[in-house]
Amino acid sequence: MRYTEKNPPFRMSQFSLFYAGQPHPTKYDCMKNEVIASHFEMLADLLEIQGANPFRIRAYRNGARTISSTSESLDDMVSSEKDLTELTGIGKDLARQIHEIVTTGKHVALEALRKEIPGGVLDMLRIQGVGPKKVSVFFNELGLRSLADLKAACEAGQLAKLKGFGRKTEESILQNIDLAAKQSERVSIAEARAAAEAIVDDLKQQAEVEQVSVAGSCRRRRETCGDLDILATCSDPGPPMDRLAAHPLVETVLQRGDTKQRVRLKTGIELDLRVVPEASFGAALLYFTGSKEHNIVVRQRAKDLNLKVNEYGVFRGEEQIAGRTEEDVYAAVGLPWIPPELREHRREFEWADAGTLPKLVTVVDIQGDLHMHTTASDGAATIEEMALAAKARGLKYIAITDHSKRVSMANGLDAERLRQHWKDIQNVRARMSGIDILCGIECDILEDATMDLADDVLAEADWVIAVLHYGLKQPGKQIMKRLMAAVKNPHVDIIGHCTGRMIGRREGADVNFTDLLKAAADNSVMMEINAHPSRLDLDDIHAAAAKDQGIPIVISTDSHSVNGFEVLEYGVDQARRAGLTSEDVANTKSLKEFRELLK
DNA sequence: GCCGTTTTCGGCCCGACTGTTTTCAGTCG
Repeated sequence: MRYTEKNPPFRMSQFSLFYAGQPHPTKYDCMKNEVIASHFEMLADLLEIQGANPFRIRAYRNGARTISSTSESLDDMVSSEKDLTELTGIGKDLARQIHEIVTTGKHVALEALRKEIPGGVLDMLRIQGVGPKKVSVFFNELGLRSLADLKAACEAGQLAKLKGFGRKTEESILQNIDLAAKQSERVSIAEARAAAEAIVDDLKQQAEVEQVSVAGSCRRRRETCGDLDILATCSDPGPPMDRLAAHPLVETVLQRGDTKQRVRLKTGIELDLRVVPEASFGAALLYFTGSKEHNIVVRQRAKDLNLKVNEYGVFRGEEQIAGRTEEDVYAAVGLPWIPPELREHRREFEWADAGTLPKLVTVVDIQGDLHMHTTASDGAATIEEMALAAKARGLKYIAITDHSKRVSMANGLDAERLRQHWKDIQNVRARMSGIDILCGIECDILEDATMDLADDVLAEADWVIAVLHYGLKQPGKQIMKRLMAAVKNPHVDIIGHCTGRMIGRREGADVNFTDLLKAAADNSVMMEINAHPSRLDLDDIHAAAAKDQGIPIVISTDSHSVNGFEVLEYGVDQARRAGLTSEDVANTKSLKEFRELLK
């Protein structure tokens, strides 16, 4: 099983933690949901190599998905003796295993399998075109235990001698084996969208092409994408495939069939183009957008109605009864159209059945941006330049929130400079029309759980964002002590980029969201979705949990220049994935209404 | 391994592409 986007629900950073060595998290003082999920993913991989019952394997993967979609920490659920089997896909046995992992730090079932199958064997699954069956043959018949072993065996021509293997397989493995490490890398949604949308725009130039759309995880607006999917309708698939093959972003064509072409882009990411007849566009778009888990439920529902859904349409017997649009496919199985951002098999079907699908927030709903920097700290533009740029983008109000002094590298402000800065802001505000400017501060929560600026200074601010920048690797207890102190500080309005993670580069702090969100709700503190594509912090799961607590969410760009506002859409996408409506997002309100939400 | 107002047993989504094959298994999405 390759770790593509449809497969693992756990984070990229967990991925490396997972394969680099022990799956046991020594750095945490509680067991993270993602880590438990990664245990079950690994167990599923090992069982697959062993040739276990595929439905048993799927049960482990389903369990892993549920776990990583659960905001409440399983650690807490175990210690408060909650019934884990109430989680979808968690039955008696998985509940028992979770309990074991949390209470003992051991996972007997996983450890037993790991003894039988070395970690290097699992690495082979990451090679394109190599799955559990082939790996099983490599390990059991040739005794290969690592990628290096496999490479040597290919070079020695050992593989081609095996039954069912040939020269081409050997060549393909040799070609892809060095890419195996790179394959696991996912690109940010920003990078994914840029590439996919460029190619979509190009395909639209092809006269024969009728409709083109981005699909896949990119259309669902996941934080990162493992590959790209594009769907087109055309009576003849040839022209769009030729055009894609010749596109300057494309490096090589990996596969080409009658309806499907797979290419590798120069950036290393792979892209699938699928060409279908117009009567199938909706069905194919649904199928190609995923998620896999969402599609399985749709197909199951069709089956219950004696219908069949595939990428060509909805069929009753031989007769196609829907497929031209996504709306008619959903309608055929008794569902309203579900926005792509919600298609993760979390709560969307429950909402759809109850008629309570949220009307998701959009970029045009956003009226204010409440996190940005100027030349006073590490920004590239002045107060006035930022305000003009914000106004040009249609914003009605902004908050200037430069860094506090602890962030010395960014020229953070002490009390004296900050007070002068606020005077400068007030001067700009006085001479500008059409946009309001709040005097804010992005104040560090120091390692010892005190604030970087004194209360009397914070009290003068219109808007205080409290953030962690340093000491992110502190034990969870200390992290929580810091966050709780900030939440309880009477002058703090919001927690910014809560975990401090940098997607794909840096693990976030060990935050207990159950405790934090409860405290935020009790103390009328808002939570930020930082829109920068490398942060997107809160993530979708925790933003949804914040909404459940009634906590107002603010989507902020954290702009450091006049171009910084462009990332707003990524923050909105994250909010949409969390199921947030404009009601849930505080900066969709007018400044007057927004101020009423402040404590 | 999970699940269930038809079920506590018998189901568990569906098709394209490739390579190795004379009809299919493995992989992938």
